[in-house]
Amino acid sequence: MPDSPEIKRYTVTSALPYANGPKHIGHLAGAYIPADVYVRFLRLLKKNVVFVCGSDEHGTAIPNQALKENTTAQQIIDKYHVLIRDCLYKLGISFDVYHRTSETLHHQTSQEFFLALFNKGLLTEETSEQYFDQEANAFLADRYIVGTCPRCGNPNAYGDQCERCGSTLSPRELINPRSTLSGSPPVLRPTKHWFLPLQDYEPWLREWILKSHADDWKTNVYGQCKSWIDAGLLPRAMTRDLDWGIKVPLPDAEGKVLYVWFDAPIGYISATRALFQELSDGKKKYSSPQSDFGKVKVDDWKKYWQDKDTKLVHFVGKDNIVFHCIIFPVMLHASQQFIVPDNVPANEFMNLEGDKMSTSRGWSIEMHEYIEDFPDKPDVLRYALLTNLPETKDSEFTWKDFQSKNNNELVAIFGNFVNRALVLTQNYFENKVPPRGVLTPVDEKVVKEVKEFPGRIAASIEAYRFREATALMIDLARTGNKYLAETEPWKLAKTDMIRVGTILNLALQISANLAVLTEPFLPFTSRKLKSMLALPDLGWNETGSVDLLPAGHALGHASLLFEKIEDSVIESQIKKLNIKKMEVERASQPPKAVKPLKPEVTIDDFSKLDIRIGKVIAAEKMEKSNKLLKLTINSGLDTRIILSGIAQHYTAEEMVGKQVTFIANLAPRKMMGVESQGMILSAEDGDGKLKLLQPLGDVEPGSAVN
RNA sequence: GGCGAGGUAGCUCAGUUGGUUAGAGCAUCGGAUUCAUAACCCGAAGGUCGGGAGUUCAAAUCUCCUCCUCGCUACCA
Repeated sequence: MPDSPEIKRYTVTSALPYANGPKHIGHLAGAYIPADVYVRFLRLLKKNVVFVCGSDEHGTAIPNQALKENTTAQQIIDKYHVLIRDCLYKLGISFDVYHRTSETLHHQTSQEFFLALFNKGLLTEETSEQYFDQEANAFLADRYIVGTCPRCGNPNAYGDQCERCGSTLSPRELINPRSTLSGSPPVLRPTKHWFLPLQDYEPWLREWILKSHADDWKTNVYGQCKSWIDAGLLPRAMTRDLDWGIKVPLPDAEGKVLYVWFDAPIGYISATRALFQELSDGKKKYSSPQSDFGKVKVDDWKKYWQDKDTKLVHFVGKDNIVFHCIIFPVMLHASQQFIVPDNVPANEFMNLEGDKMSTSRGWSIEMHEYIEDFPDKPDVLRYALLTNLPETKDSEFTWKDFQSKNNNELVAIFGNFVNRALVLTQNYFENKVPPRGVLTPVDEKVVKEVKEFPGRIAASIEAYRFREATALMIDLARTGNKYLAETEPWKLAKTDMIRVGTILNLALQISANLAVLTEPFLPFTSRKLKSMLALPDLGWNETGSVDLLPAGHALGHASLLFEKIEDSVIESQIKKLNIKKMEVERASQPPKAVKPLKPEVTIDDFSKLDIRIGKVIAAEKMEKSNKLLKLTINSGLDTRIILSGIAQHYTAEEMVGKQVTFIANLAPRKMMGVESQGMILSAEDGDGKLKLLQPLGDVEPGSAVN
């Protein structure tokens, strides 16, 4: 829906990239490209807009990455801040400012924010027991505690997650926990933290999101929020025991820092502050203002965050919904000074060639990799992502699709149309815009269509439907091709040059409209096309007209807007992707842990065990268990039930009829309410994969194993 | 386990509040054309809208059940 006139300015944010590694094209599709299209569009409408972003540089994962790369946290953030920032700019993301959360200004802003809440009594204090490493003299973040996974027995599970079975853990669940800092077992020690009582804001959240944004927020975002609110909100700790981050600005908070999700979104505010500071003192360290802000004062950032007539929009991926829709808005609302977002048009995820994108698994196209391989094609990537944004559900990027979008749409429709118009003008009118004669019904029709395009594209962008907007943009070029096919000026050139002039004039006017209207989507191409047409910078409201180029106007030098991408290029990218994945897999393969030898036993010990071969007569999955199969075994002696934790490795169906080796005289044991009369033997490798132990040939059930 | 979002043509995706024959692009096939990067333009074919039941004059759309995918499930960035 179109914005009401009382909106005086816009604050647009893209999720702060976390500076612990490179960022891939999925991030780009999620939070950066849509935001950039939106902002460029607003600028063309001459709206007052700031577009802010920056590096998110705190949290436990940064020092963690430093350990991995054998360097310091500072070096990690310095490295990735520059890498990510440069990539985003090279892909045309037009931030007015790209700040970083390690900057003093941000530390100040965050501490002020925290204190403002604290001083109003809006934060609660709570003391709880946390693991503490006595040797290293530090509280341990979840990631720094390893121990045995209570679910799968992996001896190297992390405090937050077991990477073998994938279950989410809390440090207290680990068996035999030990600190990764010193290797010693940690002790529980009381620690005080400050909490944001989210539950106090539930009525407000219900009113604000569930009632007033029921119609204009995306269903995925709305649903996610509703789910959180309905589940019941709890106080959330806003501080951590950690030495990397922003110090908690209180006297009794030694060794404590602000929770990274408390300070990161404040980074948007700090970035805006930095922009206005730099605009007012003329130094440009983090800012690169994309529009003229006129004469400003240092405090003018406040208008963009505190004035009711400012519209705030956060572009994020779906993993960030809760922070941008619940926690940060509660912080903003609680402060009683700040406005809350008007919308959070979160995108879903983009998959790659049939699998989830993941930098750590090597299954990704990192921004810098793309830029290295296609340095002159930022717009092709923008287009390929835009036409397939995960707006309503997860979407899929394939190199083949990338190629076909380039070859069939950018080259064949857009580039080709412009080229046709320009080449014909060169051939017949010495590269000058010919005058228009009398318009025929075909001409009138195309003029009418051109007139409607800007409004249609604008409506799509305003509704955050960027994929649709992009399709409309290319449709304008299609309209141009159709017009040329219908009027066939190359045939008329032999008989009626006046008519040819009229047609080419209109074809050039369409090209000029394209030059302006493509700017939000394909900024580099737009610039190139403007120079080919010698077209001055125009605003969005000047488009839709067929008088952008006056008759007699001398055109610039024509060149091709896009070039075809050959099959070989695509094939080598796919190959590269697979090679990278294999390399990462190989590098991350921990040396296979072979279990240490157990203490020696005598033959008597061994002979106590009665090991037999049995045959599975029936098998079924245990309800409510993801690991147990209930097997009915013909043991030769009897028919018995044995429960076996192999459901993740064998299905019930395939077990039926199989020979199994089992311990026949093991004391029965009840699991999930069913008694198991024995134990099935299997071999387990270092990855936790199980393989059943079977005799090499068929033997009678009940045969003993010696 | 609970919750959220999805499952629509070979592929990638649209389908606003239930309403004619369910759409687009690509791929396929046919036609036309040569100004243009063998590009463009016209047309055809292609779907029991995950499966089942129900409400209704009418269901891709609403209700219930069921299967599959992704995400969230809170000191996790």
